[in-house]
Amino acid sequence: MPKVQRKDKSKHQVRTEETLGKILDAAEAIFSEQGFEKTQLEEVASRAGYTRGAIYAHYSSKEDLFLALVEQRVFTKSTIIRQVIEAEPDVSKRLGLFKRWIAAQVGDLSWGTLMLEFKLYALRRPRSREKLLNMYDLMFKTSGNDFIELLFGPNLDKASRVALERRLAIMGAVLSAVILESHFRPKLLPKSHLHTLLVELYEELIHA
Amino acid sequence: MPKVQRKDKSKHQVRTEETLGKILDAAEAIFSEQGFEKTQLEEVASRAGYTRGAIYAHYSSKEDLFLALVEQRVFTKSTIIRQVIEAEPDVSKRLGLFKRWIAAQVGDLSWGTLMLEFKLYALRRPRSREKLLNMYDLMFKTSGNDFIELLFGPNLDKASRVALERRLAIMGAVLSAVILESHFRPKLLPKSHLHTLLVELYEELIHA
Amino acid sequence: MPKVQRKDKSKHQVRTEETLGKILDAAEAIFSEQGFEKTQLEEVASRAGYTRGAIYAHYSSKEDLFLALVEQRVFTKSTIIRQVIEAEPDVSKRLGLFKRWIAAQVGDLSWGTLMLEFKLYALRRPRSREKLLNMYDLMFKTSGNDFIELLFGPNLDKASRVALERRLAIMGAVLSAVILESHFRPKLLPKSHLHTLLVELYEELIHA
Amino acid sequence: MPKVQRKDKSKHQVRTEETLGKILDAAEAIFSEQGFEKTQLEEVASRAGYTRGAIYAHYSSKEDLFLALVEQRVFTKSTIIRQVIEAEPDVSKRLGLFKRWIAAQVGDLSWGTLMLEFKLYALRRPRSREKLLNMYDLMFKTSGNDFIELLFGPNLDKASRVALERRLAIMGAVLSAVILESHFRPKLLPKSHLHTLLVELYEELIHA
DNA sequence: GATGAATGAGAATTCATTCAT
DNA sequence: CATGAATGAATTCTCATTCAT
Repeated sequence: MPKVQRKDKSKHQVRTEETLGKILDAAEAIFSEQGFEKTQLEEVASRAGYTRGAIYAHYSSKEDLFLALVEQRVFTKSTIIRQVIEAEPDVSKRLGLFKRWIAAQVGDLSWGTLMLEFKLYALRRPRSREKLLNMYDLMFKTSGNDFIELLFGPNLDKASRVALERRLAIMGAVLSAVILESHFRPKLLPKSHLHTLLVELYEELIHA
Repeated sequence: MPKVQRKDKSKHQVRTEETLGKILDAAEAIFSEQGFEKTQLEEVASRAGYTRGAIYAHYSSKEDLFLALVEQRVFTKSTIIRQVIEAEPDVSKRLGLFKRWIAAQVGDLSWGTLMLEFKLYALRRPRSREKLLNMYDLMFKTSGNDFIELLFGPNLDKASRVALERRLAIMGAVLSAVILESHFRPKLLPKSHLHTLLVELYEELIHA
Repeated sequence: MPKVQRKDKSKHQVRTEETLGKILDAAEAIFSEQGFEKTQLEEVASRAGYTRGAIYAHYSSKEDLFLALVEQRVFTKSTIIRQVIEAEPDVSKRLGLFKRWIAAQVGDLSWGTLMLEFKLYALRRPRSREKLLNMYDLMFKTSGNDFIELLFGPNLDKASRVALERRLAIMGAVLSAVILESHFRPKLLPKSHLHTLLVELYEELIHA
Repeated sequence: MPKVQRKDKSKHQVRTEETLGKILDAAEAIFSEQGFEKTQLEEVASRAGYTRGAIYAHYSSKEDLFLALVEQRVFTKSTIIRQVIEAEPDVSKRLGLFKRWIAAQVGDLSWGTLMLEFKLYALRRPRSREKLLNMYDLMFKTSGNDFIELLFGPNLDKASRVALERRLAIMGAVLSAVILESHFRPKLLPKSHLHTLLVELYEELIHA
């Protein structure tokens, strides 16, 4: 989770943030391209313009970097869409916004493979599973500010809530899967089609 | 120089087939549990009841084993469902059979993660991509006997064919994704629900 | 040392001898091409037209094969030159014969590298050194039939004998070295020159 | 990003040079004792006082280390004798200096076997042959400063030059061979005799 | 005698990680 | 903060050798 940043950052802080930014960008590229196991910190570091040691100055291990990356990206993504949604005062239009945003994610291969990688990672290391689930929750409820409520209003009964949560979860999974599938069958599944298809699935899953 | 050794050869063959079977079973378990990179052939071998060398006597590398495994499993799965479908003379009932079979795959975690692993593998090693696509084709058209035709009859126009192929591809991807998702969010996504959900998605995607 | 062979060989014996011959030929080629360590018995066997097991049916180990090969080849070479020399009744012409034979060895790369390989082998495995020296001796004195005596007559005093032995040893070493050198500097050291050069060195070393 | 770190860098450099020196010394000992194939980097490393990883931090492979070693040693040897020769202003005395230096090499078993090993290595891996030849040239002509010229003066016709080069090449080969031979037949070929013998061969080959 | 399967002891190489600077 | 050297554990792959047939 990003640290609390005072407004008047010292020069040191600025540099550190720059460094962290570069490292995370490099890490995203390499992790999603190569997967967790195959990723070499050496490559991440050099892509960021540093040496391995620089990574260790900020993260305690490869795993730590990976989890920090996922956390940061999940946080960023969810913050963005939340802001977009909150900016729309007409609650009835919010779902439409959300739908378009979901479909737009098709273009983000890094995101799709990073999520997939993370889920596999969690699946294979049961100890991290809890941490993962917490991050997932982060995506929907942050700081007590509920995401589903934001979209569907406050008057949902428990059962409907759970059902929606379930369907949103599926939607996320489907998103990753579809992105992945389109990337090695680009001719059969061009992005234009995917967009339509995701909207269709979304309507089936969430609106219905 | 090979002598005439019919009886020995046959015994050898039997032994080899047994060995291959055990190795592939072990490989499936470990590869889908741990992923390609993390899998140690040592573990595969010992689970199969052999030593590493035995694997190398039959497969030239870890990659070779992995690809052979995927190939064999894809072939087996597709053969089974094909036979089930062909056994149903009433073509109008075939889609229903297929739907139920798809939904039943939810129970096969190995299959889901193995496919996912393979797709990621292919994505990351472009050289294998072609091989993958060939295997995919195997699943739908085998020995000139077209799978889509089997399900939808021979009178499809080109456009419908492509659309169906596309949707079947998506269905496969969604299947893997959903299986994966359910496995680290077991409470939110119990198998009973998945089954319903997959049927629903199937109807939306294929029947519509 | 080749076994005593009866004149009426059984079919079995004939086949075994054929096999041994093929294996040794293959072994010579591979050992001198690749060196002892790099040589794979698999390659030797397949070149001979068999599988590894066939080698083990006749030799107890890689080392055993290697030593048997050297032994056999040394024995053969020395037998040949001995016969050539013995066939010349005029003792004063024998040295000339020998000289020409030595120089002619330039063409036999296998021989040169095999000898080199063997010497290095012996150097590195002190336990075999004695065996090596015995084989060397074989080359010059076999079954009480002295090689130096053959060349220089029976009336040599001890000191001259030793001096000659020394010089013959050097000659052998120089031969291997020159063959080797010519093989990666073929332009600087074409075989035609080597022949002249070896004759020159021979005269300096032996005749002087 | 590299900071200005003059002092550190210098310390790093010093440390690196020390390490390289130790590794090369160890490598020389082991490679010439065991040969390229049998040499284990583990042994080299531990003899140098490090672990295998330290070698890989400086050389990319066993082959790389081996070639670097040969290169460095050839360079060193040739530099030394060159300096000795250049220090003698009387050109007519230079050949004598050279002769004594050559003969003195008898004592350097490492050198002899290392060279032999390298030649065999080059013979067996044609790709290295060119590199070898370049190193050889290094030994005789360095930075435009010709070794043969140094010894025989500048007024040689082309033919004589080539002839001398040829004979120097042979001399080098003979040196290695004789050193090797003396080492497993120490009684027949004690070093004292070798010295005399090499001088004799030298005079025959070079002075003649 | 010869094959093919399987063993098992390595060996090189890789790379996350630590540490002095 | 960042570097570069060195560690050391892990891991794939090789291959001589054994053994049942």
